[in-house]
Amino acid sequence: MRNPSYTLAEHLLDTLGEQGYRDTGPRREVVTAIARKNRHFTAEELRDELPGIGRATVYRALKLLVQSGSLCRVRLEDGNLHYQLNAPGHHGHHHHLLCSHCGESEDLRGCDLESQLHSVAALHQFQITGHWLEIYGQCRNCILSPAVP
Amino acid sequence: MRNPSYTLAEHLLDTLGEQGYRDTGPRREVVTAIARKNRHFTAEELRDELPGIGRATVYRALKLLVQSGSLCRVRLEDGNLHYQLNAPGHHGHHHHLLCSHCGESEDLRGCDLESQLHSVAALHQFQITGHWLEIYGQCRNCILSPAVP
DNA sequence: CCCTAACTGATACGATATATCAATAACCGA
DNA sequence: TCGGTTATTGATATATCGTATCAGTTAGGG
Repeated sequence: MRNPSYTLAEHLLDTLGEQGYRDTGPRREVVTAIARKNRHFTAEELRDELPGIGRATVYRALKLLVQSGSLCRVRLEDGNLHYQLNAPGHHGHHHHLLCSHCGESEDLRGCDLESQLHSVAALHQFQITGHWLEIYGQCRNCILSPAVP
Repeated sequence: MRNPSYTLAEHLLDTLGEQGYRDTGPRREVVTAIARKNRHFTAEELRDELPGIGRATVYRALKLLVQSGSLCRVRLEDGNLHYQLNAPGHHGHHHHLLCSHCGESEDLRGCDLESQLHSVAALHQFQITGHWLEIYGQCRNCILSPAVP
């Protein structure tokens, strides 16, 4: 699994490569910075880390990674849009448990929300085509160690 | 119930009045325009209907009505923020079934989403403090009359 | 090695919303 | 009714967040 000579950044670049996108210097820098993230982040934060890279290049890389399923867009309680790396194999539809305290994100599994939504919507004779769900709170670590920021 | 001499606009102004906000001409115009809405709308749409009212006044009225619980902010699938009038008595936490076709919105009731979310989150030892859910699809009328825009 | 298509980044642009602040108007008590 | 205090207004500047444009550059297949 975790072959240190094959980094997440390279995996992301390979994924893009399979879709015909080129491996360029600036794009590699952006993807490498993203791969280092262990929590969700904003486009702005990413740009601050890459002062030599053009604004459009950063936004283009974000869009490509979202399209390729490597990155999720998550909306925080304050309405700000953040990005969250997906685990390499976990590209399907899912939701996030977003910790308001430390910024960690866990994927929500074992939830049959979809089927429940459809049955409730049926009562309204409403045909669901999509939904957006974000869940906010405190993660296990932040509950156990409330003093540590 | 529907006393025609006591309009929704006046009810909204009264609600604001109870919270110490004044009944001014411009604010009354904004609230009256909002009260006429039978579907969700953007701040931009509202501003277009009120060319004589300052931009800040429109945004301030929207914010006050959201704070007072009379208006919901809803996020559409394209990420745009819309506003949706709440039924006068229905100010609590709820979700919307948003029709992508006609722009109608229904409140979602009879959903024990909260309890289900908490039990699933417990598996993650995650303490939920809030969530955001939007549901997109087609309403009953638009399913039955797909040709009518 | 070369050609073409993809890429880059400077810049302009656009959409959306808030901050500032002097002038104005609403409300309340006398 | 008459002030006076305080919220309100709106013009303007500013902030945020992202896309469009386009001339010049580069990757990578043939």
